[in-house]
Amino acid sequence: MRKNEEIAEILDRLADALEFLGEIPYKVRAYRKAARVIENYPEDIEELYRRRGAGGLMDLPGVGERIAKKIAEYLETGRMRKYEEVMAQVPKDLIDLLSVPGIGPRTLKVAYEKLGVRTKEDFRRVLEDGSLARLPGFGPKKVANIKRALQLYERMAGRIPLGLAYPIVQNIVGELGKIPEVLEIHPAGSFRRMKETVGDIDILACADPKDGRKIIEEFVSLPEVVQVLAAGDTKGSAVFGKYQVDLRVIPPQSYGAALQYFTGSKQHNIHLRTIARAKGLKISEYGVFKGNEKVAGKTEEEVYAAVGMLWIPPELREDRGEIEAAMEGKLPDLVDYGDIKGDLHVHSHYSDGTATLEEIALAALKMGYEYVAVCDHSQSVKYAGGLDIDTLRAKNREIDRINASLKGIRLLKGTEVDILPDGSLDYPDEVLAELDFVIAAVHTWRKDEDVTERIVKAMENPFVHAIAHPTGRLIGKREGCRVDMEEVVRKARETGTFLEINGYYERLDLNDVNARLAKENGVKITLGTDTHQIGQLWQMRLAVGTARRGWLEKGDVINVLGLEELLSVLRVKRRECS
DNA sequence: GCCGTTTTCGGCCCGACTGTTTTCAGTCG
Repeated sequence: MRKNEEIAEILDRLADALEFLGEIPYKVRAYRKAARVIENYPEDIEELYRRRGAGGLMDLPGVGERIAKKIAEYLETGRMRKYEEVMAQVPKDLIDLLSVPGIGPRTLKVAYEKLGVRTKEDFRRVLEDGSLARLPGFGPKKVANIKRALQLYERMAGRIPLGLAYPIVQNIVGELGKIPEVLEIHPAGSFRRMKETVGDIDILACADPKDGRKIIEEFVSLPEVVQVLAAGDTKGSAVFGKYQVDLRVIPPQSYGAALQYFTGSKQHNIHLRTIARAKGLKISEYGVFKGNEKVAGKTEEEVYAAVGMLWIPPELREDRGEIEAAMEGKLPDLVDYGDIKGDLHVHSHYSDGTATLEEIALAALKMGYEYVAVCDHSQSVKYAGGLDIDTLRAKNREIDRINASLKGIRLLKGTEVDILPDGSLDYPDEVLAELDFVIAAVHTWRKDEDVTERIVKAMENPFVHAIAHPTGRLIGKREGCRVDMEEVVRKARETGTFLEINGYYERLDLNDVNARLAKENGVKITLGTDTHQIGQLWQMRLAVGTARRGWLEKGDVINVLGLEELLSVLRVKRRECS
């Protein structure tokens, strides 16, 4: 396994522990920064170290002499004394709670010292029995807020954000696909449906049953496996990092039926089986049967055809009308990843991203894109390095230089301009007019504030092409702000403004439901990854998955346009408003 | 702990919100 994730995790846990112990925040931040850099470093950090030693590590931004030494120690010995030393001083179970938004190091420290809290259980107890609320600095409202945050967090526990499952699944499918005995291999379950969070990861391999044991053996021997839970002839179960993955080996004659069955959703399958029953058929994971006769099962297409309908793309299988549409031959012709010609939301090092403009352009070229909109934050977003007007213009000049020198890829001058509390924008119109692509976003809102009016006002500006991540939700961390999505969609249509599906794995905002609402009201969608490091551009897959779950077709998505067509579409609103 | 046309010390993103206080600590983005 690549050591990068492993080391990043250690540095993160070290940062958590130091934060709990009251270390100066800058030191904590230094560890976290190093963790991010290492996690996102495209090459194997061990390889870098073997080749160039600790000096090579120190070339990474944010990794200095001390951290390089600790990493070297870990790579050489498998241990890091500093880490062990620090972890011995903290209640490990308790500091996991630092990842719950609203619970910080001081809260845990006080509970630890004044109330003897040592575990998550203890912490829950002092929340419930009122003892935390009685401490100085705490009160009923604060405790109620912590409780709510903890509930949201726990509801997520066990479910994996799709974007975290994605690389794990890709890797397993890629590795096992190389085994000659594996005829086909597919992820199933909510992962295949591209649901925003995934329960457990299910993978199906198609093979002759006699090869089952060998395939399962290979599966549980993959280097990323930290624990083997089961390994039989047809099913294996193992823990990859923090997540459980099940592999089933299915014979070719029932592979389609099994894939259909294990993909779900449950509601979809129930509905499908009800229809089959009415036709005197029975669907199981082994096939479609008429009496004792098997009439289908090799492929999913066969299974759906046997009950009189077209094959239904997995992303639609939520029993939201797809079965009726399939029977009437009216399934949408969904947008495909291969249709996408560019990314319309990427950050560079000018604001809070890490990549240079040139790195972004080259990475996009490699992905086969025609364009990328570099949308850095605007001036008042201080915490994310928002650009003042002079810097924005300097960046625009650099974009011109790069565009002049690179063929086949065009960087678009963009901004993710903040929608201020009064709904006005963070740059004046004459500055926005200098840009190719303007996406506007609300980043901060007062508690319980309804931001609909702010977004509506922003859409009335002729220079705003799109609204970024309209609800602001963060999967498993934060509910979105209050926003009347129907009103936003109505206004988007009226003003010719696009809405974004943000593919950043914690956002996926618009979500599937809102994306479909937009489509049904004739609002066009932009896809953006909100990439902050080059290694995040792949999240376009998540954006497309969400679009497909929202029934979006090619014609609904701006990113399928070629460069010239895109530029002309981006001029429409400005022209109509002038 | 990192880093350097403020360069080997002394900054490091910092303003706003919330809930608790009565001038501030904790947390967030």
